[in-house]
Amino acid sequence: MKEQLLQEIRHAVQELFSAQVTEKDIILQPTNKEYTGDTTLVTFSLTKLSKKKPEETGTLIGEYLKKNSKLVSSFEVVKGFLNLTITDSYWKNFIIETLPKENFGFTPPTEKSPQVMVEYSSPNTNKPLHLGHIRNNLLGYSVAEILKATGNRVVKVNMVNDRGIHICKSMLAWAKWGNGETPQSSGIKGDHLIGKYYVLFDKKLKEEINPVPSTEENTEEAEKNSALMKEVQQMLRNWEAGDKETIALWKMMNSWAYEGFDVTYKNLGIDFDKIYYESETYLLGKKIVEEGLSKKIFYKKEDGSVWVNLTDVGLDEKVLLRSDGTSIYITQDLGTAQLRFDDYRELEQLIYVVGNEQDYHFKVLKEIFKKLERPWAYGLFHLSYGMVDLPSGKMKSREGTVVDADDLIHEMNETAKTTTEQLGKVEGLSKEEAEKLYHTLAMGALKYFILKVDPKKRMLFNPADSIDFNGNTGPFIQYTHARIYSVLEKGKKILSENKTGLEIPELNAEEKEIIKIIHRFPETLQEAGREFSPAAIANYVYELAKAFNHFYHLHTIADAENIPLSFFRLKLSGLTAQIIRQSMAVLGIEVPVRM
RNA sequence: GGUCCCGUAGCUCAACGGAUAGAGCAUCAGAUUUCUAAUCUGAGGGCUGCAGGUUCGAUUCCUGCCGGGAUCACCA
Repeated sequence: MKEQLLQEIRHAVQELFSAQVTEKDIILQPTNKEYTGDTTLVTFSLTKLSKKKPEETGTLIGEYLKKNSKLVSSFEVVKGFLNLTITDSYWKNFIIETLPKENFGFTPPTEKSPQVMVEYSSPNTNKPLHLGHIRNNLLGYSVAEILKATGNRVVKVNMVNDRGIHICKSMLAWAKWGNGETPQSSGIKGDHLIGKYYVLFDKKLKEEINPVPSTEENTEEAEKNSALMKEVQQMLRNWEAGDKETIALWKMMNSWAYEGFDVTYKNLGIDFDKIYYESETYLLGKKIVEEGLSKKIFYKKEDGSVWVNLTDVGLDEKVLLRSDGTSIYITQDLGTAQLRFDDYRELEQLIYVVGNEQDYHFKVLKEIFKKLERPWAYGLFHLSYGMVDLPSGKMKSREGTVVDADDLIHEMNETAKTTTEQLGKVEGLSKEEAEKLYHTLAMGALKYFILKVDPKKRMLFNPADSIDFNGNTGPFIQYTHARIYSVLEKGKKILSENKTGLEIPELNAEEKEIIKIIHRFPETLQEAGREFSPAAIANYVYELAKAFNHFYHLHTIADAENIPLSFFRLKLSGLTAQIIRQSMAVLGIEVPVRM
C-alpha cells in the first residue's frame, strides 16, 4: 500500500506542480488518533516544489488522489498535514489475503539469504549466570530470531570463556579446601558449586594479605605477591603446558559448569548452533599479528611487544601481543573473527552481543580489520547494550549485590504460581500443565520486562515491577492471547459450520484499528531487524493487545448480531492471536491458550 | 583529563526531524445478570537537564555547559 501511495503522490506532484520528487522525500506516517484518516502526508517539505502554502498543497494533492487513486476514499487537510482515508475495500482485501497466511510478515530464509552470525551469552566457567547475562541472552536470542524472520540465515554462537587465571582460582580453591565435594555429593548445582570456590579463593587471599592495605594500588600489589597468587599462576602455567592432573581437574570442573549452564539456558529457552571454547581459540590471532607486521600496519617495540596505531581514526595505540610473545584478549578476538569467516565462507555479518563497557574494544577490532583490508570488516557489528542496575544501585559481585539468574527464575516462577492460584485459574489443569503455565508466565514477565527497553539504554531492574502482571507486561499480552482462544472455543461451531464463506461487513472503528495495526506488522519486523531492536516488537505487540482488548469490551464476537458477523470477528480475533504469537515468538516468549 | 553512551510525568519506559510529547505503574473516580475483570473507561500529573544554533517545524540534528555511567591495562 505504502509503495503504491508513494508512487501516486510522486505522480501527483509531477502533474500538479511539474516537479520531481523522490520517494524518500515523501513523508508518510500513520495518522494521529485525534484526526480522521489512516495515513498522513506531511506537505511542508513539498511547498518548495509546489510554491504554494502547505494547506493549498495538501488540498491539491488530496483532490488529485481522491480522483486518481483507488486507495484513497477521502481526505482532510490540517495545516501542513494531508490526512488520507484509505478505502474500506483495501482493508477488506488485506484481511482476505492475510487470513490464510501462516506466518504473515515473516520472510523465511532461503539458501541465497544472507548469512549472519550472532554471538551472545559468552559466560565464564568460574561462576553462575547473573542478571547481566540474562539481558545478554535474551537480547541475543531475540535478535537472532528477528533476523531469521526477516530472511537471514542465522548462526547462533556462544563463546565460552573456559580458561585463564580466573578459572584456575576456583580450581585451586577446590583442590586445596574442597575435600572432594561434587555437585552430586553436595546437591549444589554445578556452576554454583564452582562459584562457591571462586568466592572462597578470594576470601583466602584476603586472609593471607591481612591486614588489607588501605589503597587499591597497594592491595593489588599485595595480592600479586601473595603465595596463593603465585600458586594460581603456576597452575595456569601447568595448564598451558598440558599437565595431566591440571587438565583433568579443569575438565571435571568445567563439566560441572556446563551442566549448570544447560539448566539455566533451558529455563530461559535459549539455544546455540555452535559453541566456541576459548581454550581452543586463545592461541589464534598470532598469524594475523604477523600479517599486520609484514604489511607494516602493526609495529614492534624494542621490548618485543606488538602495537597498532589507530590515532588516525581517533583511537589510541593498542597492544596486540605481549613482549613475551603471548597473546591477550584482543589477539584472540582477531583470531576468532578470522576463524568464523573461514568457517562460514558466506558470512556477511558478525554481531557481537556484548555490554557497552567493551565499546572501545570492538571499535579497535573493527578498525584493525579495516586496515587489514578484510572486506567483511564492515560486517562486524557490536550490539552494545547498557548495564542492568538495581534499585540499590550497581550490581557488584564483591558486595554480594548480584542477582543470580537461577534465583531470579525461581522467584518469578513462585510469583506466577501464587498469582495464578489466587486468581483461581488452575482448575482443570494437571500438575504438569500448571507448572508449565507458571513457567511460561514467569518467563513472559521477565523477558518482556527486559526486552521492551531499548537495548543500548541502561536499564533499572526493579524485581517488584518485573513480576507485575498488569499493564505493559508480558502476561498482559499472554492473557490477551489466552482470552482470544477462549472466544475461539466459544465460537468453534460457527467457525466449523460456516457455509457462506467470509463476508466482511462495514468495519467499525475498533475492527479497523486492529486491522491497521496488523497491517503494520511486516514493516515493524523489518525495522526491528534493521535496528537490532526487540524493543520495537515488544512495543508493537503491546499496542496490538491493547487494541484488541478495547475491541473486546465494546463488541460481542462469538455471539454477534448475525452469524456472518461473528464469523468475521472470530477470524479477525484468530489473526490477532496469530500476530501476537509470532511477535512473542521472536522475543522468545511463549503464549498460553489459557491462563 | 581525552573519547563514547545516557538525561522525557512521582517511578519505569515510548515517540523514521512533524500535529496539543504518548503508555504502564502509582493516585483518584467509574464499569462485570452478556465471549476470561491478569480486563476496560475516565481524571489529575511535563519549560523533554540548562543555554544557544540550524530548520517552515527540534525530545530527535549541531555547539557549549550541568548531572549520571562506561572506557582510556603487556586484565578479560
